[in-house]
Amino acid sequence: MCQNERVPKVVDRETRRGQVAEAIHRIAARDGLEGVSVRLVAAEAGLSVGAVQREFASKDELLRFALAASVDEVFARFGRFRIGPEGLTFTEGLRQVLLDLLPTDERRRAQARIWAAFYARAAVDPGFADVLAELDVRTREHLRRAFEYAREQGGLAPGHDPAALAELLIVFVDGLWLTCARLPEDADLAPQQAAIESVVRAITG
Amino acid sequence: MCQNERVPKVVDRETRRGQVAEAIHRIAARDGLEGVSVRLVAAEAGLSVGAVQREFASKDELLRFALAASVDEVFARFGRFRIGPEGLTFTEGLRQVLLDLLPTDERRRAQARIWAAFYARAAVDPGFADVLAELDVRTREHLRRAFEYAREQGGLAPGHDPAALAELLIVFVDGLWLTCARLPEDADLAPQQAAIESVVRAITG
DNA sequence: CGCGTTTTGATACAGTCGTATCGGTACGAC
DNA sequence: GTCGTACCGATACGACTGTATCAAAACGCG
Repeated sequence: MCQNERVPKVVDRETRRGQVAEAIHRIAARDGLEGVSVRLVAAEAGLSVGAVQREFASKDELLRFALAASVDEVFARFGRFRIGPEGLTFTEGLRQVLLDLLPTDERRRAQARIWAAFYARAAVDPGFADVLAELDVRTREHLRRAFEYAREQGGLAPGHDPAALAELLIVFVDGLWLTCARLPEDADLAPQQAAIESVVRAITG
Repeated sequence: MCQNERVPKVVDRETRRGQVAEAIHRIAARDGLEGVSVRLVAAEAGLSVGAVQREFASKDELLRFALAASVDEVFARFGRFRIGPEGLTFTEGLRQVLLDLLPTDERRRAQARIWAAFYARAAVDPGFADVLAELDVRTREHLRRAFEYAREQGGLAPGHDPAALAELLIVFVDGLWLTCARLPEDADLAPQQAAIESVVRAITG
């Protein structure tokens, strides 16, 4: 009777994993990845320690799942802005994506903090670095298409290598995102907005 | 006999604090800030736990001292490149400072990892964020002078607000530095070099 | 209903953490 | 020399950590 896995249970598992990832994100946004313990995650998710243990074999797997969830969320956020003939112009899409990164509400601020924590972890743990490296690959692929479109439309700064501009953008986004993570809640975002305007102009010419 | 503090002892303290900071940096570069424990720091510095405790009242003070030491080191590194009439041109100085950030040796790689760890900590601990915010202030002041010099020499991109360009540069440096922290040891740095060339051209016009 | 299988949450375990304590030791003053 | 003080390193403490174990409950199925 066990040769086919019970479907409803699988759904439960999936949703539960999501709950756990949410809990990790809440804790990490509050106390950093250092503050994430199995007991705390279980309590935050309203589960017992055992339940969390059954879902994830180790804490490492736990955190890796949370990182993957975060990556997907950020990628989905970027994907909301559609650049192309039937969507935004390249310049406007670029500007909106970058402005959307700014920590204008608590949700964004929390996400930036989580991101900073995972970045630090990736610096000393290849398993996490790989996840981010794969994100880089995906991002480059998307950017390549967007920049190709921009070039066709003549919306790219003349005399610049498009690939190099794309790399500039990737680095800039990382910096913007991580800078925002450490800004106080009531910080004036004007400098960052000015930097965004500058980078948009530098890329679109 | 104790109304004047004993001078030689003070010197010892200073050097010992330096040893401890070095030890923290080594551990943080290897395992991240999460791997830093008082016992490990003491062992790495060749001291007893008590000795470290006498030097630093708490672990927080310990880490804060290490961060301050790291900030000073990075600032000193930037200061090595002198831009001005009797030094480098703005363009060349800018390029060299940025290229110098790339993780071309183990020391630089370690520093980038430490920096990533402190960034993450600053995202959830205002005490650390303040140290970095003060660094921002100092950096802006230096950049203001350098950009002023560049403007006088006509070496700044026309039509751009110098202050906005400076903010762009700050964000870019953060991103470059932190991106490098998670690159594998044998990573090809060509994309980052290309991004640097692009940003130099974008700023200097 | 009753049985077999899973799932559950509590608890145990061994270890590490930051910090406090404390007897021994070295050293300067007289 | 002897005293007093400041420093030293070891060790103790309680609170955590991640993980393993296990009786009890819940559930599906004949």
